[in-house]
Amino acid sequence: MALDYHALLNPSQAAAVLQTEGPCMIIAGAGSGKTRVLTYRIAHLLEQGVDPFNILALTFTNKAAKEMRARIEKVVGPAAKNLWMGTFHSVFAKILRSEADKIGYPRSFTIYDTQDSKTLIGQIVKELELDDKLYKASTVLGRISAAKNKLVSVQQYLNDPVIRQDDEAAMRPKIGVLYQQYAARCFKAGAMDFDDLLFQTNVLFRDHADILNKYQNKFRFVMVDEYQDTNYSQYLITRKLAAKERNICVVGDDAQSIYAFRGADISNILNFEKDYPELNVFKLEQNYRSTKNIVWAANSVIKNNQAQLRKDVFSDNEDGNLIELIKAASDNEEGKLIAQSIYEDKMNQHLSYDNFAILYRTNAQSRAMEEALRKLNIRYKIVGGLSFYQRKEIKDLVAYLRLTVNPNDEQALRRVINYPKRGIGDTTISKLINSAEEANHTIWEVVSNAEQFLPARVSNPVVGFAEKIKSYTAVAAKEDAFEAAKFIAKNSGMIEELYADKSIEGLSRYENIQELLNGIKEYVDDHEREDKSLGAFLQDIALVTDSDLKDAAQEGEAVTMMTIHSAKGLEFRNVYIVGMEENLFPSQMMITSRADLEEERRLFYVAITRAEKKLTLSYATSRYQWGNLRSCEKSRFLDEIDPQYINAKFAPGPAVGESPFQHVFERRSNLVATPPRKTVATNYVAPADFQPSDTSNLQAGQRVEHPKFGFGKVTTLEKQQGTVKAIIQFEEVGEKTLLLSFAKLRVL
DNA sequence: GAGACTTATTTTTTT
DNA sequence: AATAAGTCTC
Repeated sequence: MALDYHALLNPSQAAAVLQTEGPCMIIAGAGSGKTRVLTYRIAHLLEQGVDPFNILALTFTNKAAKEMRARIEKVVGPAAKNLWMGTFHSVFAKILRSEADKIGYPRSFTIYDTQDSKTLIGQIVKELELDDKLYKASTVLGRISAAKNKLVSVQQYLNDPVIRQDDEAAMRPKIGVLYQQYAARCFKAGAMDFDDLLFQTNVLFRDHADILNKYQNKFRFVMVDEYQDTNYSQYLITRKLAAKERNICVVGDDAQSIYAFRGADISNILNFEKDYPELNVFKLEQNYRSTKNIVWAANSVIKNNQAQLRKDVFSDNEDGNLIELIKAASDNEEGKLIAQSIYEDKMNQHLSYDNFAILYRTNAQSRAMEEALRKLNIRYKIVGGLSFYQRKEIKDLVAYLRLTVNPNDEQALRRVINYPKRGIGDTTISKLINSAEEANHTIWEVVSNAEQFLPARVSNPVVGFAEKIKSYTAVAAKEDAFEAAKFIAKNSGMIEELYADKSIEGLSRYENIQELLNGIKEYVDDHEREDKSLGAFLQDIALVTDSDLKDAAQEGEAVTMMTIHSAKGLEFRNVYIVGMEENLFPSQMMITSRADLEEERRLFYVAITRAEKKLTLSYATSRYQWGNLRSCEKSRFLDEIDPQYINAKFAPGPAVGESPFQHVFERRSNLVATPPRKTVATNYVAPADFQPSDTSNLQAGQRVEHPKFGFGKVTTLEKQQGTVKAIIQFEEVGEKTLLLSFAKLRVL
């Protein structure tokens, strides 16, 4: 059955889908059906008889890849399973997993996360006795990362006069040496950082023509989504892969380029035509997602940018609501107003909480929003922030697993060599490292032969530790990831240690370990998975982000909260962009150069265009920063929106008796990876026939019932400007402050 | 070597 | 405000 693409797609979409041969660039405005085009383009290739194994589709997030695969599967069936699809990092990590030995790495190489990298750099800075104020790990890693993304090797870095001058001007002449040491240590540990996954892929393809040739023949059709966010390293990989067949199709929108800080180079999209003069260009300009007002407002913002491709995004949808603008006196009040607005819209328009998203510039802004939503009993989920895999206890167990697969993994070794406590102190560890340096051994070689380097009294626990790891490696060689991990968790003493801790945090850590084990179980139970080894699992989770994770843990309707960066590619009916203030959005660090400010403006453009029907912007005139109150000005971006699309509705100033200092801080529960479910821990279950009473005459002292909090007694009522706050002492959850106009209470 | 206590640092975004 | 890192006792 052939698909009728002209019926399914508009003319420019269909043209892009049908152009399968040769280089092709699709400039896709926000909401213009880009995913749809990519999906049908791949479907069309398959329909033409192209083998799915010969198609490589690179996406920006794992989630995007997963979604696209699901959509293609709906159209073409199970053949979609065999497509090569994923992020640059995950696809090339997979390739390196089978080719790493060609460039001197073990196939079971470890992937260092950012924290590992920073810790290692910190250690090197210390060892070289450099000033750790000047050589901050994040700064140094930033320089190294930028170099790798431009494929500047250690040698080139050390020899390049311009780089030398830059570093000297910044008073940091030793960065080149740090890069050298860092790269050497990673190599010795059999570890690659995120940038290495791409850098080393380039090395592999550069030095091994036969392997490049193999993958050129394999990937006869290459597709790259979000091409505006690729860096030089990624660009070169795709160019090399496509050099033979020249069947490369890139999709992007220069107006949505928001990852320059990570090395993304917008000239990749602007110069694409130079590499492929025979290029076919398609423009998708009709926005199907948003109302006219939202599209117009977005256009009025982005036109303030100088550097961009000409493009006219338009919408045939209804005009829709004007954009709401909310001014608040403080970050807490901002949260309160947003929460109230969400509640009202949900009720008035009969929407589910899934229809709402709150977007912010920085993760730290989520806190005030969380508190406000919780007070109105609005369920929410937070995407990003502290990910599951960044929790201490998870990193500890993962470190054991990493060490099992790759005993040279220095960062993992340091993490668990003395956890649980086995009497190996800092002095001993330093001695081990020094011995390794002196004898040019890996740390593992020294650790596993500790008796040769240390007196027996201190070497005994080290030898014992090495024996444990060896036994784990033996187990992992025969068992699947789950059996191995279970054994290691028990045998290492971690389970016991955490189980003994009966505090709330301790309980939560224990549960998190169980959750990780469950995750591994699910991983090995996947019937389509070929490689169920511990090594494969570790590779997978090293590249999983929190936003990828949350999907699986779908748990009922909830408002979504995330940074604008994580919101890329998503859409919601009603969107709130909060914290529209100078020095926050645009960020303070982005206002000094035109290029940075333009990136910030593109970020705002991305945020606006996430909204389908209703967009609300808000700012606060004061805000807590690092624990103290600061006053804020509204963002310059607000003035860039053509005022005819805005409806400014200002909230009354701070109510009497409510200073911005008054904020109830509720300690966040660490019980679960996803906070909303268990934030209110109660055994109480509301009766099915729960009916809220009229509470307009509520008096202090009355007993009430609440659908979530259970039974309680009203202690105080505070009336202010038409709203009434009730402070209620609940039997199970303690004191809560509720707004009577929103709280569902039954008077007993 | 281990635990308690003090201090410095952080918040820009992510694979 | 919250965490990591450093310092000080036992």
